[in-house]
Amino acid sequence: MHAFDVLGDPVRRRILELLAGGERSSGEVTAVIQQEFGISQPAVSQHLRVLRDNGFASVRAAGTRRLYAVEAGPLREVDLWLERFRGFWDQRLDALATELARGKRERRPATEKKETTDEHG
Amino acid sequence: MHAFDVLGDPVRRRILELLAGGERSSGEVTAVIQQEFGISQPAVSQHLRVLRDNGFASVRAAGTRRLYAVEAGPLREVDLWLERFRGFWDQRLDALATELARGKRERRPATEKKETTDEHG
DNA sequence: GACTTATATAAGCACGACCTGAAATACTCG
DNA sequence: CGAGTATTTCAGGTCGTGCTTATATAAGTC
Repeated sequence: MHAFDVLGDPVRRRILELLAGGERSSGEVTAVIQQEFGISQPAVSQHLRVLRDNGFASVRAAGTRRLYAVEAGPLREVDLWLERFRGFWDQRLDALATELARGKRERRPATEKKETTDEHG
Repeated sequence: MHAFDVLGDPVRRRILELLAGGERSSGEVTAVIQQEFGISQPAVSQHLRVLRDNGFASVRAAGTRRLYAVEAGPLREVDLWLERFRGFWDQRLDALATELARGKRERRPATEKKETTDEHG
């Protein structure tokens, strides 16, 4: 399974967001996800499994709990893939910087079409 | 359709890679993709449509040809989402900086393992 | 206009991802 | 050990996505 396939699911992205805030138990993650997505506990567990199996998260047993944490590998891979496109928006910033440096008074909004990135809150 | 869903498909990722090298006609893209993935022309056209519809690519008519180009928006969005995880691998560099600042003499190589991101060549 | 080339759209089918409910595993406590 | 809680695994059903073939649109050429 490719890294992007893993990230293709909103639940998994949300789980990763939660884990980005630090280690969380399966139960903690499940509580939030159930609240937000209304899916069953096994469903969440299955998503956690996908994250585990694909190296996005590591698990650590603490008694009967499983503590999940973000694992950088695959995310870095994604970041690396994006690398080749970074010029497409950095350029614009460079261009903007140049414009400003040249003293252009006509100011264009730096942010173009604005869509909500946030899918949960 | 969420940006990550669009990138979830290997054909679409490949198309974007091609477009990253500059404007390409539908035909040129199709030729490469058909070669590499063995899918039909309509299939490629449908992928191009998804890229268009989701703002990953823009089209420009040139006679009977359609020239496609990368559009930054959604990719930047993805990049932005990754932002919050960047610490997970940059940390190491920070840690190194700290170590150096503390005057540790044991020096570790700053560049770690290098992996190929490319899935086709 | 008839014909060819370039590309997009439509309709239908198939496979896999994701969900659910049920059951299994694993640890803790008395 | 038996009961209880946390979590994973299993089996089955549903729906969306991506494929194919057939066809439509549009632009060039003669």
